Amino acid sequence: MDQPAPYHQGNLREALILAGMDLLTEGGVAGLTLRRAAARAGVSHAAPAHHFNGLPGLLTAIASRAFQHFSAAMDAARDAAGPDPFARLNGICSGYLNFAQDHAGFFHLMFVSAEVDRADPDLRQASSTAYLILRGACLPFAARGATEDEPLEVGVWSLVHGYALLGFNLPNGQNRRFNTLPAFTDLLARLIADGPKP
Amino acid sequence: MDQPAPYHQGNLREALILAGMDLLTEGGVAGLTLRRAAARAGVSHAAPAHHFNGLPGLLTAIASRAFQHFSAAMDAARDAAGPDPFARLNGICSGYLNFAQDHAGFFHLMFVSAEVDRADPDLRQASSTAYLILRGACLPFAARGATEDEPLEVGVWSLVHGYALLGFNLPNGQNRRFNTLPAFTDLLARLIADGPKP
DNA sequence: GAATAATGTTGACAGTGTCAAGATAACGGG
DNA sequence: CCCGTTATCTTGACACTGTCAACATTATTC
Repeated sequence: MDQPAPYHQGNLREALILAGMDLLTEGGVAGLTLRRAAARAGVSHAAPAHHFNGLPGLLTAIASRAFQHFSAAMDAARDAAGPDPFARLNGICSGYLNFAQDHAGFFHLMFVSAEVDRADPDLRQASSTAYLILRGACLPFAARGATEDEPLEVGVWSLVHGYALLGFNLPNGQNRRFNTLPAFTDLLARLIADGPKP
Repeated sequence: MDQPAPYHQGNLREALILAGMDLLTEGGVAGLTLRRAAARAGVSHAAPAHHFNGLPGLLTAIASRAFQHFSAAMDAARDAAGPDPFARLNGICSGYLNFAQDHAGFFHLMFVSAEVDRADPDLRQASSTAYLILRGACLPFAARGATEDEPLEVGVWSLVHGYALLGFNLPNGQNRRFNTLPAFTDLLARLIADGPKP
């Protein structure tokens, strides 16, 4: 006979995270709700409180997961770009921009939402990993670009981050398409300017 | 005798916008609520519906107002920077960064919030004005920086926008202070690279 | 001055996050 | 094996939100 289906979830925390990610993908940030995630996981509305510190806790957990996907996307784009240092950095940026475009909900949680706990250790670990990927690709150019207190990677990060966000809410109201990756590459080349250090 | 105090507000729409801006400044985006703005304007909770298209309408109106302040701040910073084209562009960027730091709530409404109606004519007018200010300061450098389909101003805008946002939510979790304006200037100089066209 | 429009109020509704109290399941020590 | 303890989940409530409909009041216009 079947074992009686367990009254409790096997791993409700995980189920809630996955349900929340689905909701986020389907309905954007507004579509992700503690009660809806609970319902989708087949559980009552107050169950999540035992696994997360309220809504911010769930959002933070999802943001950590999103950062892991983000890192994986940048890694893959870099590795597909071949050996040239600039091509690798540009590949990472294209992974960045594509992720921002294709997973706007995740991106919002990762970088924008004020409801995620930026001090959470898991989140810091995940975001730090992503940061190091970009930093690593900047290293070949660091000698020429570094200021005393503001390394080049901050400039690259700012450029790609701003470019991604303005893609969503362009101040003149016309969201542009992201067929402009070559154009971004030009901007990146201007910022890097001097090429890899000899 | 006094005229009897009007039962209706003299200009409730304006009063609601000002109350909303106060709430936004005091309590951030989470502190701004239709009902609270109505209460602060001394009016019942459903009154705003006659002046705005719901909460998005109020947020959109506030975003327009915020863009006007934003433009004024950039104008002032540019005019205080003297005649040199790079100094003027850099002044605008410093106005941009200072505004983002000092008015995070406005900035969020202007560029981030999904509840703002980006198609609103007033908002488009106000944001377009701001855009033209930055564009104008980029013009002296445009000949060298322009790509066919991606003008230099988009690069400058991306850089300063990303730099501003990463100042709030740095991916490694440590929000840096904005005493780094000189460092940003270095980045901007790298992007401009060739100097004003001869 | 009376009809009409603009402006506000009241009350209700569904939805949200959160909390307290109790029910149920799993686990561990005797 | 059984009982107490703990973790997990449910139920019910609360305050708060945006929005709507019905009604009251004021201003405007003919």
